[in-house]
Amino acid sequence: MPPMSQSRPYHHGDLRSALLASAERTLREKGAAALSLRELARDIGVSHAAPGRHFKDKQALLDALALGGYDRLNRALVAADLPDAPLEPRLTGLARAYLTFAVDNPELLELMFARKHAPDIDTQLADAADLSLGSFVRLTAEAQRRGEIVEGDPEHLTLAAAAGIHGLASLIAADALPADEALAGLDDYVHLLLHGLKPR
Amino acid sequence: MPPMSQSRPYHHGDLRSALLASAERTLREKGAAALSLRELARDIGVSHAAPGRHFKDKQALLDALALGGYDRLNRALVAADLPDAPLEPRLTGLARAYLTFAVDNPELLELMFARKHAPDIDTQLADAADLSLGSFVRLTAEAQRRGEIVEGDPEHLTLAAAAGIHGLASLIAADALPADEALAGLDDYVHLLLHGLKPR
DNA sequence: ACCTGAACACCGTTCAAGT
DNA sequence: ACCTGAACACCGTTCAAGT
Repeated sequence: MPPMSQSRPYHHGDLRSALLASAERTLREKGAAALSLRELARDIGVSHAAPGRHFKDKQALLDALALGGYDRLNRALVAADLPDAPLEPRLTGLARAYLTFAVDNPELLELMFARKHAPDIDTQLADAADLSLGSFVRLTAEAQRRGEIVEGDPEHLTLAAAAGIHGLASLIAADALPADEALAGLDDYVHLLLHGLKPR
Repeated sequence: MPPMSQSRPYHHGDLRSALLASAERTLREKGAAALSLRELARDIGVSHAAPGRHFKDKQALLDALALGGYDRLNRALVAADLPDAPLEPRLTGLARAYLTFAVDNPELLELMFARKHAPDIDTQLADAADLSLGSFVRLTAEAQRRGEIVEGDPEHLTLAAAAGIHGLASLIAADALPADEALAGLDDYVHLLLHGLKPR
């Protein structure tokens, strides 16, 4: 621990983490548009130029937030995956974890999927997104191996399983779909995904 | 036609439309973040305070753009709907129209689904979104009446049919999914939606 | 290595005044 | 009714200088 002086210490100690934490709080409470580097600096008690030491510009901070979001989403999906469960509850579990993340972090999810990033960070974000998709890839691959889902290009099937869930998450994050309603109808939704809209 | 003076005429004539047109061009070319009222005014050749006459603030201009987007999306969906076609090609047609809109207007679609609008405009946007959903509502209602899709809450079924398509559109708009790939696989996707991931 | 303070070039918004 | 010009309070970013 660095010694704390009565007034503002010259070194913050861990300004980078403090900026990210404060930025995410602002994101959650007031939205991405209200995020100002100068205000963050004021809140933390540091000069307005200090953030520039840790993030080359505002976008770099947003990129870091987005990467952190993927990190947590990945962990949530991996934790929610039950590899030994039957297909339908297993897919429902993954879907529920994704929707729960959307409910808890709507603005962050929007940021994670906003394509305004620099080319180099874009590949990092794409890798992180692929990691999140990984849980769904594994599920479809194993289900296909067991003959529990139809034959065909595994990528197509993964997308078919995940696109709807992403759509629901995106609608929740956009406030276009009440979260409780989406979560309540999730079992039925996954059932339809597996069994189809046409009567059997 | 108002008389054109050699230099800037005092009245623009139709500044509101000019602002919207220029804003949408900027949105398309440089993204929403790069949109500045002062720059729009400069481009059009009007004082920086002039936009304030037509849009109470920047958000009001973005709201107008979003509403215009829904207008065009609605028309595209209605035009693409073939009420007498069999279920699967009919749904494919609607889906193709939606994805095409996403390909052609990625930033606008993002704006249409961004929930940063004032409460009163939010209901307008929600109404516009419901209108877009209307094509899917009619499709599922009629299909259900004919016994071509399973029984159940029509709202749930509409959502089940539309969520995946919205998810694909959102992934396209976010550059997370190559547009040509999504459009090429669309027939298969709709087939899976109707027939399910499980083998029959 | 990390931060400050001043400086620069931008913003959005408001408002008296002009036409 | 519609627009201007000045003014105000903010931004993000840079950079010499401080510790």
